[in-house]
Amino acid sequence: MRGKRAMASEGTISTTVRVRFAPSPTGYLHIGGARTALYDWLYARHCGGVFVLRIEDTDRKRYVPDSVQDIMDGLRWLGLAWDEGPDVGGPYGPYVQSERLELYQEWAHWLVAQGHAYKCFCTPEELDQMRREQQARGEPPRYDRRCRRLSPAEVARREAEGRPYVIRFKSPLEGQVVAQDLLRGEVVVAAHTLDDFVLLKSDGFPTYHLAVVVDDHHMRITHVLRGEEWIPSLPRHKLLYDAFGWPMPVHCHLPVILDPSGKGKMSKRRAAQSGLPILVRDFREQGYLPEAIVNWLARIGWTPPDEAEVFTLEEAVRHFDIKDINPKPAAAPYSKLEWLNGVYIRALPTEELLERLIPFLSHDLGIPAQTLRQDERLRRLLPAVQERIKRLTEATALLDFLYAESLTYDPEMLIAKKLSATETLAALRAAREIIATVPFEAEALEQALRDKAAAMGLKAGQMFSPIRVAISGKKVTPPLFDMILALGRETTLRRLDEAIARLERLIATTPV
RNA sequence: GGCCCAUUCGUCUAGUGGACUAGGACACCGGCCUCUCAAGCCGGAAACAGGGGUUCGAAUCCCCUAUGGGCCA
Repeated sequence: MRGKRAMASEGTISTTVRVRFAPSPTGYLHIGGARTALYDWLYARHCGGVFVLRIEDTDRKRYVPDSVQDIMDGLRWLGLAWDEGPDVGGPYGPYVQSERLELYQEWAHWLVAQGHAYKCFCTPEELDQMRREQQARGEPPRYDRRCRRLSPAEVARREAEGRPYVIRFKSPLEGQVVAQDLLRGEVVVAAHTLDDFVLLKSDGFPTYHLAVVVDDHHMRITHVLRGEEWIPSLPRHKLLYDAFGWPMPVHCHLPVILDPSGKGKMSKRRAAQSGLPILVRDFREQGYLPEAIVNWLARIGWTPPDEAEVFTLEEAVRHFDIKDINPKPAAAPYSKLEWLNGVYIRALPTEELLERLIPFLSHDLGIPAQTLRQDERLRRLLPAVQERIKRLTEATALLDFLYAESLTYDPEMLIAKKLSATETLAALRAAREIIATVPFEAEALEQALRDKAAAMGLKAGQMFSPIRVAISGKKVTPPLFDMILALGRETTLRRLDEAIARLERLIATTPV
């Protein structure tokens, strides 16, 4: 009994899908990285597998100190939790490449010992000169493999002199390299187009090629889903797996996300120009919901079997399949995100919406979160606000009239469509009278104001519009009677009086 | 410049040889609803990059060209 179960679980372990997301800490988490992470995560979860986070920090020149934190915060905020990673650990750690240097060095030297790689003593100056000569001759610049032909004695001599060296891979001189991509089939390249690429730099740090292959193997990664920009290095990785004698994980290159114009990869600079968010933290600041972002990201390049536009993460996990990914690079459809975010906001329980809104309102209005949380007037207006906003940042403009000491607006705004200032003033005075005397509840007020408007020969809108501006200072607001009730009779009347005074002043100072 | 990848409405896409008069979504336009703005409902315009093949038949398969993108330099 016990033995049987153990066997079964062992069988499971050997076939467990393991997928990694391996960002470089060279900047904050951006939309392209998040999409790759999402697909990695979706595939791992779909297969009941393991999602690994690995930090590829071997490029020390481009290291941005707080980017690791930003990447982790961003992934967590999006709901993409990892099973193994730098902070949570795991059986195949450490999960930060700069902490695995001996491993790479060990395997690089192993390749040298096996005759698959060699030490190269060329100095930067030498390489530079070589490149210039090649260009002068009209040849493509490429390492000419001069150190590949060094005799063992010569290598030993230079080493004894303490000359620094890199380790280069011995690429095959002829033939073809064939690698598989799950989405595109065979990627074939002539071997002679590959040069003897560097595996280990002179400072002991690995290059991307060495580190990624060593780590994917040692971390038992079964599926590599990564950005399309890595397709050109796939043949090199194939060569490395063969040289190591390791089985190659399944590789699948995900289409890149393009700038909305479709004219190039999303870049920080371009996004800044258009004002569109590109960093995950930007989306957060601009009031997008993580569930909407994830839905949107998933739908760029992937369509669920039922072609649904709106779905939960759980549904995406259930249906996600690599075969359904569209390999075409796609322009980020921002207007679709705008719509989706509105859909998600409207679907939120009101109480939940309030919690998500509070940080934004508190910041914009300068009011403590606790005060806002207990504000009944805010709660009353919330359902109307929920219908009207597409982003959390938009709520302030609909609610700030509640908290204003006094309103600032152009008195001209008070004047209703197709009415003169004098006629508007009359309407406002009538409205003030009604609101002061009629029972203070929505239906009674509305009915009385409509009746009065009709009696004055006005359309309801011509009566409502000046009131709207008088109590909010704006032309676009939540429904009028929601505002009046939230504000209370006293404040409403005070603002109407103020509006009447402003209109009177306007009329008095306007030359006839 | 070299190598690689891709190519269906403005955008995201469905489509895997006949069910295509090419479907959906966003955006856009028009209408309804309406106290503003939204939301909602109804309707509209809008695409197989081009050229050759293969086939009885091609958005779908092959080749070329063009365009876009990626990587390297």
